[in-house]
Amino acid sequence: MDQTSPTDPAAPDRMAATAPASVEEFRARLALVMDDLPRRLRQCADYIAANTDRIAVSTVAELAAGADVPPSALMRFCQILGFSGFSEMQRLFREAYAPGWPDYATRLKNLKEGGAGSPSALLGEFIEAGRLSLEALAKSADEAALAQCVAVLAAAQTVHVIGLRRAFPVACYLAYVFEKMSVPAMLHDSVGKLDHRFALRPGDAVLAITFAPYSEETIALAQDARTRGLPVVAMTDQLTSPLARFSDAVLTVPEVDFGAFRSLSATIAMAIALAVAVGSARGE
Amino acid sequence: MDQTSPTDPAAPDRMAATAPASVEEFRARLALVMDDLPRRLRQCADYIAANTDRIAVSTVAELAAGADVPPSALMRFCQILGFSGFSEMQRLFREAYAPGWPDYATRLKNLKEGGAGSPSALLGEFIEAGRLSLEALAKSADEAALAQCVAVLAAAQTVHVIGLRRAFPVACYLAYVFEKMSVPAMLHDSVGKLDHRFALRPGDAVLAITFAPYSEETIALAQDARTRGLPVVAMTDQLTSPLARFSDAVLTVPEVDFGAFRSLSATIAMAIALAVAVGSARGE
DNA sequence: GGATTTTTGGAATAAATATTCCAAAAGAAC
DNA sequence: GTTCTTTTGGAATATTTATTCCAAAAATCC
Repeated sequence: MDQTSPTDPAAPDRMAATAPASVEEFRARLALVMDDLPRRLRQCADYIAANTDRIAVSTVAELAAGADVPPSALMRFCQILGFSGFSEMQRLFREAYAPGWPDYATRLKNLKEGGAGSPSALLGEFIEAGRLSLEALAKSADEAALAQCVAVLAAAQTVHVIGLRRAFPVACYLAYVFEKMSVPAMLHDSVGKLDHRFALRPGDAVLAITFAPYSEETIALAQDARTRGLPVVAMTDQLTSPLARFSDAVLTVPEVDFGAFRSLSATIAMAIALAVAVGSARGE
Repeated sequence: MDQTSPTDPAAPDRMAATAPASVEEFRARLALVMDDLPRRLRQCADYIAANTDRIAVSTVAELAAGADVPPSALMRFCQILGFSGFSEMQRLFREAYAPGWPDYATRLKNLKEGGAGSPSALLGEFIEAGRLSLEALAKSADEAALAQCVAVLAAAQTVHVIGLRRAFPVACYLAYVFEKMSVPAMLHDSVGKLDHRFALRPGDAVLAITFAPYSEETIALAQDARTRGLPVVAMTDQLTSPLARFSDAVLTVPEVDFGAFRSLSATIAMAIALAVAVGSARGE
């Protein structure tokens, strides 16, 4: 008896005493437990981590089938996480459940129904394109590549930013954020067709942005920098972009466009994150 | 007996034969039935209409309690809507719920958890800020104001675009889109501190963009145009913005920012929609 | 005001779902 | 290879939840 009491030091203490009270806590505990778990329970953890959102609307049997384990395994998994059982875990997610659609989707539909080609219909489409781009970025972002880009730029003396045509707004914003974060940066804007390639000094780095159809000047500057041994960071649409060949680190940004125009939402989100991260890294 | 057969023409045919197959159909049927329903069923209809989103994660008893009716009443209500019972109705909403978060929110959380201040955490935050901005724009966009802006700009000879500092990326992109759509436009970029205010000719219009803290030059140009009798269209954050005073039409764009930087997603979506709409209107 | 129809509430039942438990399998330790 | 521990799967059970049914209450009609 004494040896099986809850505080028995010999017992595997995988079973937490208290249930997570929020989705954040849930994730924290999941991450904690994740690493040393036997096979079946591991499957549960993986499946649940990837399908957290379905907990609120599924039964034990459904989730177990998805994870390809018997229901009892999933049951044990819930308990390891600290819940008394599946129902308690589900309650957490049912309460947190708040789909975006009650209002947003309806409203978007109304906008789009303003008549094809009407200003509000266009607005609806661009909002949608922006949202999809951001979601795609969230799903596809390569954290390692981002960290590498930050490292390269943080180590540079001066950051040379280049992006023309539709990438120009992004380049501008980058220059703005770099300035605010006190990062020495130069915007290569091609004003007056002046080419400032000799501003590139040893110790500097280039941040080049271009999307198909790739702009020649941007690629030329990147190539030039490369030849002179300066590191180049690229923001582009594909790993196969010509820019990627001259770059030391590549960030690909998915962007959904409607009609002929990019939403730029994802590109800008990535750009600010990059610039702010570089600014902080230098500050230290 | 013969009089109570399922096809009895005298029976109230409130009971639809086939169940709604989508959320839209569901709403349509609800609206249809809504009007002539006895008291308790009416309560069900009202409550369900206002809490559609909770169907997926509630039990009959919970919803019935919310509507303040006995469970059996809610049960009948489901059948009137054409479902075999509550479970069938719930299935519809549980399945429809897939697109909301499919994987995105999970992934976003992971990004943010990369450690406070890490590049990927920042990216997660900016993605979120962008998404919230777009949703807010969808909800708040004023279609009439947008249409009015389009009308004003479509009637202009040349569109003068001005936006500095953080609004500059937006101004650039507008200039780019106008060019692609063959709309005569001039970007006032303040390069060399050159002031091109005399480029404003009768028949032209100004499109000014600025957010708090409002940039002086932008307001000055708008004011100048106004004095000379040219129409001014404003993109800004508040109806109380100083820009609004000199403008004939105002577009307010909600933008959520994270830290010191705006996501610009909503602003850009609005800008492209505006420019494309103006382009089309002129083409006709 | 009585007859007829409709609506209602709740008790009874059916079905689905969660949860436990234990014998068997797998794995680790010796 | 044997023993001991951990993990597993599924059958048995408990619990919750949905659904039906019918008598009582309202409402409607004559």
